Amino acid sequence: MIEIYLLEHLLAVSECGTLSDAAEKLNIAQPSVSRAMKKLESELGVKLFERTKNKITLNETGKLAAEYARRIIETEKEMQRHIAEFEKQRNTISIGSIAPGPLMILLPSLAGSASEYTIATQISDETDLMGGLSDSRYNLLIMNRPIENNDVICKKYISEHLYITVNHFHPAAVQKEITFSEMNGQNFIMYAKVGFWEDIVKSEMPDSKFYKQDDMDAVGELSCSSNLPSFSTDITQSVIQSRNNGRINIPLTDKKAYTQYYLVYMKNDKKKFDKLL
Amino acid sequence: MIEIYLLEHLLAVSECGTLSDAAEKLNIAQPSVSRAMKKLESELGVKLFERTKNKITLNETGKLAAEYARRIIETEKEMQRHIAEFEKQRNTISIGSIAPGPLMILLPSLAGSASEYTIATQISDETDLMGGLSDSRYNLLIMNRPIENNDVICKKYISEHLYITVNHFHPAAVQKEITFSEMNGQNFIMYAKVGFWEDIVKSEMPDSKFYKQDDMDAVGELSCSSNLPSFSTDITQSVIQSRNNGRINIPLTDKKAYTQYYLVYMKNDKKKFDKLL
DNA sequence: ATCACTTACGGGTGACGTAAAAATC
DNA sequence: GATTTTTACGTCACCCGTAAGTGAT
Repeated sequence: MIEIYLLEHLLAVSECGTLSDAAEKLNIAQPSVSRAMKKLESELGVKLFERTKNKITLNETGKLAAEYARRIIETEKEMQRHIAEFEKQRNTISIGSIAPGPLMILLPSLAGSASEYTIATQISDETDLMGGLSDSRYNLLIMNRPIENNDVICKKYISEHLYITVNHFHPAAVQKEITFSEMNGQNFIMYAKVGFWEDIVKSEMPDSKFYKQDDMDAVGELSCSSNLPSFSTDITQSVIQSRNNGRINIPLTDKKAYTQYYLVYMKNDKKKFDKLL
Repeated sequence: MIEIYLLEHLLAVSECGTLSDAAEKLNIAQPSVSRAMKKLESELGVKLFERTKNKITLNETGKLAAEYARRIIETEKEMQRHIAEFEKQRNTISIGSIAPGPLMILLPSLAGSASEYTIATQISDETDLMGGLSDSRYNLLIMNRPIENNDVICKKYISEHLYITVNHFHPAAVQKEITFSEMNGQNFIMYAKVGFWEDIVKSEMPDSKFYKQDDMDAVGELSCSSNLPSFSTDITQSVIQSRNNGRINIPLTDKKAYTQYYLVYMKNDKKKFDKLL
């Protein structure tokens, strides 16, 4: 069988035109190239070159062989690229979540059990998440409803409860609990990437405006200085205990302010996630 | 760069399931296969197998690598096949002729000048010959008319003159020359592969029947024993001087009994055939 | 004289085989 | 005990580099 290095040398000769230039390109001595070409001709049993005393040029057979060499080497490079990519994919868990809250709980727990994995997260809507699970853009989903599907495993996960957050000067600050309709019409500071919660609050408080902030910290600062209400949840309160400076969290009693989360992953990945979760 | 032998070993392991069987298939010792797989994993930088103490199985990455190995090895085999075929083609001259006569002159002459070539011959009609020259089924044609075409070279070659051959008992045996019309209606023994001559005699003697023989010798024998006339030409008479036993050759004086041949080949092949012809 | 290829020689890497150990069935 | 994989060690092939040779520009 013809070894790759012979094909590599042939390809270099084909591209460079002379043995000397090919040797330089290959970072080897020129006699090695000369010998390799002889060996290749001998193994193939055909002449690949027209030789004069100090010139060597590919003949038609040689050009054909060089073309095959190019294809084979190209395929091998592609193999290496593909395997590297595949391996990277294997070592990455891509989590798609319907909301940011549960990620705040899940990620710290994975940090211990899945230390050999790279973890990527994305907040998105249900349609994208389900599609992404099928085409492997996501390996693990966090949904806000159970999924019935023969190819996937769906496990009940944590729940989340929505609060509004106000400062002491806000009229609602004295209330122990509150409803969407009581707050409807007031304008809110809101973190931009809250997932499905955005749909909830917009539909439950259609007369309100929501000023979205890409930066989570900016929400806290603005809500202090502006007197505008904002949102929090039981999860965010437990994770971010810092800076309660004067802000009061009031639970929303509406049913839509409560959500149960579910973890969803392909049955193929059962073994992997059973170990990690 | 990954050498081919590593891919071959991987493919064997993939097909055989165990290192031992793969080693047997490869006709090498089993530790070599074990080492090769380790080396392959090391060069690719990934694990290709799940290993227990006395079992080794391909993982998903390994299967991907094995599939690439199969492709690469397949391409290399195809390269060897293709090159061998190409080389054979380069060393073969395929001659297509409109009639057998000129081949009897050309082949002996080529035997001396083209000893490094394999020579294949075929009798066919003009349409097939011209098509075959274009698609390289033929390298050299013998035609009975000159060809005008920018891509080809056409050279006047030898001529041929058609005779009828009878025995002493045939009424025409006393004639010094004869015409198609005089013979029309008589039935002939005829060699099967006479090329365009068949069209000539059938159209010039529409009332005759022609008993075709695949074997050239059979024509001679039958024409002796059956009193039926047959054909010869100045060329066949000069080549086959044997067994004149009682047979008389009478020249046909019709213009259609004379033919001038032409050699035709592609301009690409000019250098080759100028040397040989 | 320079350039390009070939030939000759010595060295070191590494692929292979044999032998033996470790572990599972 | 048989089978399978791994480890250890010695051998030999072969790929490479250096140096010298040949012929052409």
